[in-house]
Amino acid sequence: MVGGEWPEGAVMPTEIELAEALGVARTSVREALGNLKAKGMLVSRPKTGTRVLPRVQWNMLDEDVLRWCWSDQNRERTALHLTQLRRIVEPAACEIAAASASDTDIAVIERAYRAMDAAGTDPVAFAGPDLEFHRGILRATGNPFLISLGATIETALRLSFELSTRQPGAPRKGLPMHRDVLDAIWARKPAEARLAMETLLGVTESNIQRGLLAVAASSP
Amino acid sequence: MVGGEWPEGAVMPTEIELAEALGVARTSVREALGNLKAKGMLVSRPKTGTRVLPRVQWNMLDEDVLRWCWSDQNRERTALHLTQLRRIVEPAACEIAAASASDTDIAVIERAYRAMDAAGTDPVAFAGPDLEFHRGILRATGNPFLISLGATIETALRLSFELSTRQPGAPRKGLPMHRDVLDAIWARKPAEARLAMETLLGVTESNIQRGLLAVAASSP
DNA sequence: GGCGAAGTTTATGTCAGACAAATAGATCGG
DNA sequence: CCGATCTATTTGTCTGACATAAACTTCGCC
Repeated sequence: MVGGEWPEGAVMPTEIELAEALGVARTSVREALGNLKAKGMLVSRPKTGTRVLPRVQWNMLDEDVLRWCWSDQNRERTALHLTQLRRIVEPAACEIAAASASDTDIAVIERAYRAMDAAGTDPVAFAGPDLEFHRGILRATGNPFLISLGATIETALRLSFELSTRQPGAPRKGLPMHRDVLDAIWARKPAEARLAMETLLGVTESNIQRGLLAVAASSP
Repeated sequence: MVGGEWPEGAVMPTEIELAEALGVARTSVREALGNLKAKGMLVSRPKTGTRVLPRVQWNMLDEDVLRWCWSDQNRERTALHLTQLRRIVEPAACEIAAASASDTDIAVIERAYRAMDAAGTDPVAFAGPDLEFHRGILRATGNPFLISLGATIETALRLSFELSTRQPGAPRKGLPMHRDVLDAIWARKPAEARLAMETLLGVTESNIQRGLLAVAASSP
């Protein structure tokens, strides 16, 4: 799929031109363009053609858009904004989860924690359960909107894993803090749960910053 | 477009059947289905057909999905979850905006406030500037993810207006609190800005609850 | 009889070509 | 000089066919 060829505001080639340029039928081009329109990246009107909308109108919460912008834009700022979002949403979600999670919700989170523990220092094996841990907390809130934000946060986590593989063992150091979060939710202590998540995210943020520095150092 | 005919998990009719049932070409049906797939509502595989995914996988942050679920599901719970989301995001956004908004960002917010003031007690004239006010704050954070959440919050506001028209004058009572928010951002006082928004949203929430009660009373 | 491999059916996915609708820009008339 | 019309172009929709993939069936084999 197209991933950042034309600057914002530019008009794209006609569907027919795109079709023959890509060697596919116009139907398929239209399907792809329709997808991008649904994500707020394009708008098209008859005769005028299809234009790229300004970035502020793009739906950054969409997984695909986020991934594309990650490779495109300067990562540093994007990573900053993502952690900012996480530090807004996840502590609050923790607080709600501690107040109203069902036992099965908590069991899911606990299972994810145990899987993280079992993964040891292998960053790859660590990633999956970590994702499940954070997603489980959002699910435990019972709030569909927070749950939907899970897709964005999952992508954020996935991207930050990409950075933290450069610092083997770094994930493992976050394990006790995950434990604190779990315990606070288990004990139904909202305020503590919020605090534990805030602490965890603080460490995560500095990990990411170190990862970004490492990347910047290796490819200036 | 289709808006809640089949229960989650059900398999939908084939594209050809849908096409002739709706009196349109299969191309158009495919386009519509593709849209719903992009919103996480459907999944389709060859031979198996197209199935409705469980609601938890739907992208509730999408404007359309939210609107459909609003008319469909019991509103009370949806409204509760929406205000929960707003009380998480907007005070934090205010805090960030107060810390880092540009003068032009603030000017936009101020203009929106003035328009609200000028609208007097007319709920319809009040709605547009109110939307712009809250959206302006999100934009002022400079965080693309918070800005994207603006679409969700805008829909939430729009839906709550629908309720508050039953209590003429109620919007106007929120005006001084908007003023407090604006002043705090203007004065670059993040903590105060957060607090002012929390207060505002508290009032908004009780307005919505009263609106819901009114609806429940008029159509039990 | 049970079981695995091949064939059949049937749905989505893709293609190609044509027409309809809408509209920006050019042309013509007042 | 300005406004209405005309035209060209681009998206939007329709039609019909073929490719692909996967569930179901059937057949042959053990």
